[in-house]
Amino acid sequence: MHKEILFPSSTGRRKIVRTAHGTLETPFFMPDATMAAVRGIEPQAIHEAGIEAIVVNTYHLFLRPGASRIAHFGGVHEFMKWHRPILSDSGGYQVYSLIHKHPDSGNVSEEGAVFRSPLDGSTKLLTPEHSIDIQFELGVDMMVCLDDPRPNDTSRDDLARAVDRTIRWAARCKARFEERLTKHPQKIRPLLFGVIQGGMEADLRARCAEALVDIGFDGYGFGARHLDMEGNFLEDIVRETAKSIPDSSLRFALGIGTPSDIVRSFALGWDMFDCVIPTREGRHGRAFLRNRGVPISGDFYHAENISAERFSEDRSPLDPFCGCLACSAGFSRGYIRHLLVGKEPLGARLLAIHNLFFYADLLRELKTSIEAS
RNA sequence: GGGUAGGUGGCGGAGUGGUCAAUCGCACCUGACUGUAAAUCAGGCGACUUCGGUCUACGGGGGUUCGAAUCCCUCCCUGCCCA
Repeated sequence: MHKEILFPSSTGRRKIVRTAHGTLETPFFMPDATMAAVRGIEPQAIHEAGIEAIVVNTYHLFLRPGASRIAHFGGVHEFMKWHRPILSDSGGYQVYSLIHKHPDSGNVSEEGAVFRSPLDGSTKLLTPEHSIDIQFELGVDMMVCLDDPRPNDTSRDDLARAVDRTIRWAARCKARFEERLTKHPQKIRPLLFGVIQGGMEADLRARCAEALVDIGFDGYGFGARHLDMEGNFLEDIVRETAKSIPDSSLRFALGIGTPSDIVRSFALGWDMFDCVIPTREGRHGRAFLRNRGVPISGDFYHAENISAERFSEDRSPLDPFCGCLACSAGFSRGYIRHLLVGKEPLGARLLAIHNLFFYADLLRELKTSIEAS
């Protein structure tokens, strides 16, 4: 693929990603806007938190409102009025979170993933080609191949089958991607990512990566979980998988993660991240707080459940050095706790924005660390 | 004044002789959350405890019974209806 066009000044860890909706510089973090909304936060506030790109979900938008309806509005950027880069996840994660974790809700065949829609119970087939078609209709800047992620306690045989299927599906995605671009050339075409599977089996990960690199993608994702069943970070797997990706390609750690997991994954070679944690945990009352003066190589943050009773009379802001909406407005922890306990949506929103700010700030520091080294 | 329904844990509300320290909901407390089936979910929620139990509890007081939140008497209080 045309790396020289896509990354005009990329060197090493610092890669410039040019898209039809602006350029991105690695490393960066993208919050998840699954149904074309970062839950509860409008585009302007997302960007003011320091966020440059977001992730939408092919499967969920396919179910509702439907890709053609979004096309009717001029694409997902216009639909949701976010005019910066957007990456769409393929629906592969829903193969994992819906089908593999809840076998009643669908099954996977060679043709594609069959979902029983949680909206109305109807059956929906999502093929690799269909996933790519939907992503084109959404008009996103970065696309992901449909893959078959498995829980990490899956048997080796099944993991191997999932890897083979992921590779075949990736080839079909690539073919459909090129076919569409040939028919309808674009000034700045979207990027396409393959996703590396293989669970906790190093050789399967390596085999998957090699096969995907042979097919050729703009970037490669770390698929499924980067943690073992006890929640331990799979250091070796995460490192070796990154190494199996060419330096000139983007390395996208899908679904990672906590602030410390991001720092760790970045150190191991990954340079794009997305996760629900900052927004979901914010909505659920948890704030990420920087331990000021501690470098990001150390114990640089802690998380507090602001809805806890111990904050009810706390007059201090979440973080006096933070520039987020809540902190710069001077809202006290006691006030935010009051909002959370009273289920006033402003509380959830303020914490989600604060956490996005925390993530954006963290990624800026990681970026700075490249320049310093 | 007469009649009637009722008083149960912070609130609402089950229970109508033993398996009741008392279903359930709300509130409250704690925790979890990693390509969002998540503004969700899990646990706790009388006191003390060596975690085996012990004690105090269903408006107050008295009684029946081996045993009472549940049955009887009495007092207090509340809602509704009639005067």
